[in-house]
Amino acid sequence: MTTASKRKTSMADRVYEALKDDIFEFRLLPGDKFSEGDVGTRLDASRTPVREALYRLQREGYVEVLFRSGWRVKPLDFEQIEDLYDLRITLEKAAIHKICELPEEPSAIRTLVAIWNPDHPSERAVGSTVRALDESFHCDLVAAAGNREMARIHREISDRLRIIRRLDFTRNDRVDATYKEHAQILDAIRRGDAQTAADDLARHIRISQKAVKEITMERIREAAQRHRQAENATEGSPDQA
Amino acid sequence: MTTASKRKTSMADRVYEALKDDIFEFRLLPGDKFSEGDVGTRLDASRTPVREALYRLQREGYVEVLFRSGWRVKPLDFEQIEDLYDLRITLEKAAIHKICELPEEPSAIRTLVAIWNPDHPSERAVGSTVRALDESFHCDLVAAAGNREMARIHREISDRLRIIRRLDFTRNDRVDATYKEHAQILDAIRRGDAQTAADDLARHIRISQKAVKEITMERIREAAQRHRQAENATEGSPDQA
DNA sequence: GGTTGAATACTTGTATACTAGTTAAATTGT
DNA sequence: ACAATTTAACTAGTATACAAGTATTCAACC
Repeated sequence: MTTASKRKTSMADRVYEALKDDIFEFRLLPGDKFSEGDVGTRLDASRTPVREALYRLQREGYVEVLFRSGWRVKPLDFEQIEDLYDLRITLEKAAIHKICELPEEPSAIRTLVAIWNPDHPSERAVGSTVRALDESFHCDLVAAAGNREMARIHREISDRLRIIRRLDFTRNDRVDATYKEHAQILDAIRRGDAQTAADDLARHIRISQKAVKEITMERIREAAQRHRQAENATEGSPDQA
Repeated sequence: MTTASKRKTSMADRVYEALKDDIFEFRLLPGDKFSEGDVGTRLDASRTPVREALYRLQREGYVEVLFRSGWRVKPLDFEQIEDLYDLRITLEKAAIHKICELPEEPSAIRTLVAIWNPDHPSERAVGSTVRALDESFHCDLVAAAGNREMARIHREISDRLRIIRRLDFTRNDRVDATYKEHAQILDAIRRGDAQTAADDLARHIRISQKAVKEITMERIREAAQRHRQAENATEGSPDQA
């Protein structure tokens, strides 16, 4: 049953998700090379859906194809990440201004206020779920502005940044700060003070950006270390000429 | 010589360009259905590169696939176009603010000033080239802000809007206005007056947006008319029961 | 040891064969 | 004449075969 179409999700989708996960979980490290055949064998699929998945990941900036010479996981480009964060801030600030100019407050805002109200600290989730909550806070904020294309692009950027943002809430002080900052932003929005909200939001993102950058670099060093050790372990004894 | 790889451009690229052109030139109308096989036969390519091109066009929002039931040119969604214009304005305004905050004026600005200086009306190009010039004005402006991701997204949006923006400069008054408005924006930027520049730019885009919308709707009606006539011509004599 | 070069194993790009699902026409029963 | 049902043609999804270019290996040579 090689032709395992699960009715709903296509083979190409499954390969896409699997590869994306490999990249996100650092099983495929930035710089790693691999071939379409490898992936196909590993995930029990033919090259056709593998290619489709790879081209999709290429367009999203995760991998690149070397003409007739295999594929490579794109190295993390910190300058690019800076740019993505910058763009994220631009979009979210614009969204805030739009929301404040709306004739009436979107219902989504009230929902967010309920979630991020610091008066209900008992409902605070732990690290792993806070990450998802934080991402959806920013996504929902942009969505509330009512521009679907802006929301789409913002989601694309969030996807691209998730690989490093997920390392944020590993410390409790970041969780606490996030709750306070989100509540602050929402409060300014409800007062209609777009300028203050936008400034608070920009500061909020910059802080998380800085925290995450340090952790990421450390993690990559660790992963590379493990990688090298695993390689050495498979070799009988390294040549030393 | 079915396997006509021209060394530099792949078959998939050629198919992609050809299809995009078909859509832009209204040879494929919004709503038209077609199959991978059709395209392959018409462009003398196998289904594999055709599929790659189609999936690319799908991701860019020009076509959609109906499960095991063919492809369709996505109908023009005017709400989406409004959103794209809106997003374009957001990005370009942000770019202007960034440029004005830069320590020194980017050289690209001086280049633009030279091109769009109304004191040199002799160099004004005619309609078709002005369209390309206008697009590159806005792209260069964003690029000058120095955020490559922002420039990339802006280019993507410009691509998406080109199909209708190309109908702008069909009247001389729009050409004249464009020159004046661009010069005005650049002037404000050079004075460091980001607010004025941003406002002028937003107005400039809105004007062109409105002009283009009317022309587009008319053109689509015309194309649909021609389409119907061609269909009727091929039929011997329509059944009338 | 160091360099060159041909053979070879891999790689992606493309074509084609086959499968599963959809659609619309043809056929049949009433 | 019409509705329901069968069937045949057509569709994209997938697997595989082949072509064309790339990287690597390894032996021959200096």
